Formats: sequence, C-alpha cells, structure tokens
Amino acid sequence: MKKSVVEQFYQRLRENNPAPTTELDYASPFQLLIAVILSAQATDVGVNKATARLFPVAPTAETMLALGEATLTDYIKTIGLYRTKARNVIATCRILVEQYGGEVPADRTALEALPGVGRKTANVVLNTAFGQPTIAVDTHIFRLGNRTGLAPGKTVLDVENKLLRVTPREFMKDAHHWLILHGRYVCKARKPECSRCCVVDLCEFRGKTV
DNA sequence: ATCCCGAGGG
DNA sequence: CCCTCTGGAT
Repeated sequence: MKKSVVEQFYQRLRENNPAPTTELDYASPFQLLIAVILSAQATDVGVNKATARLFPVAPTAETMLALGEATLTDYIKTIGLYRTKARNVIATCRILVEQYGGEVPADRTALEALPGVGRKTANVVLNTAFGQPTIAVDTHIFRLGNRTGLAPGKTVLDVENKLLRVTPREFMKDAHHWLILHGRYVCKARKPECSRCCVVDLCEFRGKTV
C-alpha cells in the first residue's frame, strides 16, 4: 500500500474514533495485565464478565495470590483455557510480589518473562498501561493487515514489524486500538461489512472476501 | 504442530 | 453443527 494511502487510512480511522482505547475493564496496570492474560482466545465481553466479579475480591497481586489458584479457577471457569490461565495468573502474581513489589514492570523483557505473557500481551500492557508506541498484533490485526494490504505478512511478527515501519509517527500510539476495533466491528473474520467500511476504497481486497 | 477450552453467533 | 474470540508454552 502506498504511503499516501496509508496516511488516508489512518486519518479516516481517527475521524471515526478520535480517542480509541481498550474495551477491557481495568483500574490499574495490574488489572490490565490480568485481563489481557485472560483474554487469550476469548472475547473481551466474556473477560469483563469474569473480572467484574474477580477484581473486587482480588484487585492487586498480593490479594490475587492470597485468593489462590482453586478459587481463582472458579471465578474464571466461564472463560476458555481457564485451567492454564489460572495457573499462569497465580505464578505471575508470585513473581510480581517477590520481584517487583507487587507492581507491573514497564519493561518488555520483564513482562515476557512472566508466565502466560508473550509478545502480544506485553505489547498491549506497554501501549495501554504505559503509553508506549507499540502495536500488539492479535487475530484481528493480523487478519486486517493481510486482508486490506496495509501490512501483509506470514507471521504476526512480520505484520507487527511492517506496521511499525509504515505507520506515521502521529498515528503510532493509537494505531493498535484503531486497527483492532476496526477489525472487530467492521473488518470481521466471517462476514466483513465492507458496505459500511470507511476505508473500503483504499482496501486491496474490498468485497472480494468470503 | 499441538494442546488448552467456554461462550456466543451463524 | 461450525467458526471465532486482543495467545502462549511445549
């Protein structure tokens, strides 16, 4: 996609949504981290439903650790992959308490060393909790990058690197949320709604999908 | 490449 | 029924 087209692409997404943000509910970097770990292969609506009950009783790393894995499992049983997630959340909280005073480190290497935290989750926390210009390539952004021609790539890392290269600096910080929200509600996996898409004329795929 | 794994939509 | 949802570890 040409540079001038990329510029228009982002300008239109910005017109639609001047101040985009996550749809996960959270009240601290710690809660965002936990919500993102829980969101793997799950909808944010489902995650919010569970954290609405969980965070009041375990709002911090210390209280989550005290809650224990078995009780945590009960709270998140409605979310897919819940056994692995419960184990990882407790193990992560233990490290946060023992090594970081219960706080979430604003550092990629430290984040990715936490159980259940990979590159994508680290990128979300760095961007949304700490305001860094990262782009977390999830299922939506991977699909949108390839489908539209904005940032084609075989792997999520390919797409991430391409996005970091083509995205103008002024759009970098919010790019993650513009792209994910557009992917979630318009450029959907099954039935993309090209008829109400604001960048359909810039898209290399248009209505050819499905 | 495979496993984990519930809810919601079509 | 099938597919998808802000993936990560082995």
